[in-house]
Amino acid sequence: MAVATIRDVAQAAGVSLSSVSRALNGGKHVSARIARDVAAAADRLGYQPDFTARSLRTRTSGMVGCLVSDIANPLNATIVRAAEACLRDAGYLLVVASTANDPTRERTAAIEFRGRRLDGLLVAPGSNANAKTWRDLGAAGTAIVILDRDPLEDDDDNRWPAVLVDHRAGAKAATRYLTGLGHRRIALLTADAEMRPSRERIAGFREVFAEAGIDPAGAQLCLQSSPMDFAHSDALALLRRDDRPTAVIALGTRILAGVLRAARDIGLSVPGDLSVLSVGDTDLAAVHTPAITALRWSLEDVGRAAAELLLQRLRGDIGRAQYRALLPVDLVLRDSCASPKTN
Amino acid sequence: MAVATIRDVAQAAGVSLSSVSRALNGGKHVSARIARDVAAAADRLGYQPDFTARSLRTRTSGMVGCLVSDIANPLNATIVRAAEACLRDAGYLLVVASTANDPTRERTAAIEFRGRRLDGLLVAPGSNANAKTWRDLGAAGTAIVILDRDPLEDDDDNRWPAVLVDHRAGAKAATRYLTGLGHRRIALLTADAEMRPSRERIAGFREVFAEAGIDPAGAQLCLQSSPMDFAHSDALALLRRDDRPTAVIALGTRILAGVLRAARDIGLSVPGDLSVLSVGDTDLAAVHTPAITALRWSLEDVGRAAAELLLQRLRGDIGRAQYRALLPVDLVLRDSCASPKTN
DNA sequence: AAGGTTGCTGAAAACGATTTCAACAAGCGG
DNA sequence: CCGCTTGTTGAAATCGTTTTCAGCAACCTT
Repeated sequence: MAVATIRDVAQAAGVSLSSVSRALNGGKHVSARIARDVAAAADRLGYQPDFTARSLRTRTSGMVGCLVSDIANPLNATIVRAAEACLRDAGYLLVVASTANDPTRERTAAIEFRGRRLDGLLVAPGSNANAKTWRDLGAAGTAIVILDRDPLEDDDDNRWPAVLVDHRAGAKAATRYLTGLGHRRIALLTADAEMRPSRERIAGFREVFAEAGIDPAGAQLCLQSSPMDFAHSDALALLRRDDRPTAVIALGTRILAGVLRAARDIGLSVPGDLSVLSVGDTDLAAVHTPAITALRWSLEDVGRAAAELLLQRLRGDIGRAQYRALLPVDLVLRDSCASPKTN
Repeated sequence: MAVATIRDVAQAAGVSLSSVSRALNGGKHVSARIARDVAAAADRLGYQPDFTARSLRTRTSGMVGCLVSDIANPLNATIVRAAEACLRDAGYLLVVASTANDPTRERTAAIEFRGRRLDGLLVAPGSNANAKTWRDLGAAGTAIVILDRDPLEDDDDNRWPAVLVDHRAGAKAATRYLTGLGHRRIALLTADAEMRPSRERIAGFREVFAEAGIDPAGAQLCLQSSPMDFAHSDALALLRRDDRPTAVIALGTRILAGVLRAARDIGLSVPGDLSVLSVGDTDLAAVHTPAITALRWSLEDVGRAAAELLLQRLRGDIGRAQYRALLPVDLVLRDSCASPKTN
């Protein structure tokens, strides 16, 4: 016998299977004597319940899935780590999958998750192509929490739980800071403009230009053409233009690397010739010389909040369950931004 | 009825449960007619098998666990991503857990995994405290692959599958490069010296000193005292000494950040006053000014090789199964190393 | 044409837990 | 002392699948 089953424990304790089950699951309706005997027998046999069997009966797997575009991206990885720690403390296991922003892989993974009867799902959809999939999954009983993406809204009574970061406020603070330094031509390098979080950031960026009455032509939006080269070639093209911006906001750490490399290649000094501001703080931003001014929010908090939101649903206190967590963004001032040269 | 079961399919197709099961599992002993009818019925009902029930019967879960110290560390995260992609293609799900190098959490997670009947485990043990746990798990039928750590050796016939990176050769190449430039006082900053991979690197480092007949007193080994500050304070202390090294090898990317910050704080220029070499290549090393010379190996390959090794076991071709994969390390020459000033 | 082999089929037994239900004992009020 | 409630117990059903086994028909060999 490889591993002890509940049957063995019952036999060893001299009671019935049902009593063992009750005793082990903190049960009511168990006498002190049986509780003691069962605990002793279970301990002696090194009994460990079989989650597979339990799942089959209870129709819950004790597992939660996490679907992000790329688990190797430090931003995602940090969120995953925090969520995993929370969930594990609550007795859940975390299953991960990377989608590479491919809607098909996203859908396939979701279906796979459903087959495995995962209880919950943390997901950062790469597009809104799979809205129906999420809805079906939710209807089938899976608790879903959206990670910093545009949540689907069915109607007022049926909102989707989501953890959101206040990128709009962050972008406004950053833009105000740069316009305050005197910048009038600011470029926004981004991989995407359609969805959260980029859309929110762009909106905040534009709001400030409008509020301050600055010529909106100075607000340059650069969509990254090739997602694979870390924005390097796009940044090169941008910085070689005659009317090149005096400041660049890099929407994403992979993009920051491309911008910095491009500036170095062309021989532009930061912040003398070009101010650089990173959206998202990493080792690279903090350690680079000069240190890069950055927008920062707590990825740990995102992961933790997502796990908490999900656990609320899984525990079934839907009544008082929150739907939204909105996390703040800070502007970390460092040395990569200065007033533009007057020329 | 929320979701269709095999029973519903059987009824819809007008055959027995067993026939459906056989038909669906690519079975022999199924007539063409039944195969067709079952496929049609399953398709029409949107049938998806319940892995929970299947697991209970077949005693395999179709899931693989991954246990690393910190899944948010880009090195681990990249490995995990590659492994996950491989495993998913083979129909397995990947469950992750971070151990924070705490042997207790490591053991707890392993036990949890066993309760969930995970089929396999990719693990980078933080110490050899849990050797017995791994052995028990292996004996209970879990396929285990070790990730770039010292594998346990039971005896010649019972070796543990492992994916190893040739850190010793890498360290030798790096050290030879630095001694070739004229360095005689080289510091090795590391968080750990007992285990792979650090131990291998240190060994390689020392070998070169011995071979070249260089005064071994110049080979300074600095163990990071506080693991949380990215080696910053240790690097500061080291660089302030009168006999400070002319070159530093940072064994790990978190350590590289600390070294670079310390050099900047003190006002040492790289590579003028100090040569810096990173073990492990990241955005930070590639983009920093000056760009940091680094040892690089393919994390994708590590993850992929680990998944392949594991899949071999899971498929049961133990006969011709490999035990070891040894992956090469490259020295990427950049701008952070130069000959020391003569003084 | 008898006997044997093959190939397909469905009934039923697992897998290991939870949960329902009925039986039973004890305690209590009338 | 009877009936009723309360609390504990174990037998048995259940979750959805795979797998064993026996039955049966068809085909082949002699």
